[in-house]
Amino acid sequence: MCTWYLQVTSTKPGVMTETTQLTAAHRELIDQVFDKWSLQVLEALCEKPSRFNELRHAIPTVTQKSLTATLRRLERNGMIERVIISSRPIAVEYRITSLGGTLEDLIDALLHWSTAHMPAVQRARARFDDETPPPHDASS
Amino acid sequence: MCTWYLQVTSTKPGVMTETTQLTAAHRELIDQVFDKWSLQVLEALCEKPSRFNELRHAIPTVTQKSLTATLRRLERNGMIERVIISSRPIAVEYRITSLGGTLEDLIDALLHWSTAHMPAVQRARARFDDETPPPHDASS
DNA sequence: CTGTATCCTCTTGGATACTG
DNA sequence: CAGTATCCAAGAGGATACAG
Repeated sequence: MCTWYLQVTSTKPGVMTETTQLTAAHRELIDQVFDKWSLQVLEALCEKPSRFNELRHAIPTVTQKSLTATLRRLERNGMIERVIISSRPIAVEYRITSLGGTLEDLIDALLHWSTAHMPAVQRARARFDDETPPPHDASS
Repeated sequence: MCTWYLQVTSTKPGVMTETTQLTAAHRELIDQVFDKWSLQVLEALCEKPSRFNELRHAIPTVTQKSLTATLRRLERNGMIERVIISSRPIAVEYRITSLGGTLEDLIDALLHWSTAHMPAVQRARARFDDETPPPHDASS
């Protein structure tokens, strides 16, 4: 089984050596970094640094507002950095940071998992929907 | 760098051997399985099968409605199974399925990541908030 | 005990217009 | 180009009541 109470081993004993249980702050971080838009932004920036409109094009379904909000949040959490390139007309490039780079394997594993198990998921959904028909319909 | 177009290697060549790019369906699945409540439910059920009210207690901030919705969604995706135990008064136990079990390492990695990098994140946030003071306040 | 149903609030996020 | 500001609709989610 898995142990969900993680052991944090600090190089300085006595400072942070007790088992640290997951707090709301940990979950908040996970929510912010692994949400719908963040994941796609991080994918894109993992491939190559990109400018604002490049990202908009790479993620066709995102709106300007949501993209801006996502970029700000990722920047605040230290996952990406915002680099102002020129000044006529202004250009901005977003890059993944070294901290953000620690996500690469994780995101990779996530995407592989979804790809590997998608067929099984679809079978499960079909079975569920078959056994649990929608509750409307009083004519049958 | 990472390649976000995943190679699906089937044992039956010619059936599913072309590179499969991530579709909206993949992202939908990830969203449904790795969202706020799902993650905590899966954690709890990874530790041990639990009944409805046990889960409510294990996740104090979830409401009945959200918990029910999360459980249904996870069941539909084949991650957990719903087992009716007795019938006076009815008891229901939720268990992780073998498909859901494939998530264990992934969730483990996720939680470890959040714990390992939380200090760096907090430093990044402090710096960001320091450089970008809230825009209100016209008195200073 | 394990839900479903209803109401209602509050946030998320899309569309649009405007700015440096 | 790279945003900010505003408005508004739709949905998530909480509180409460009720049912099998």
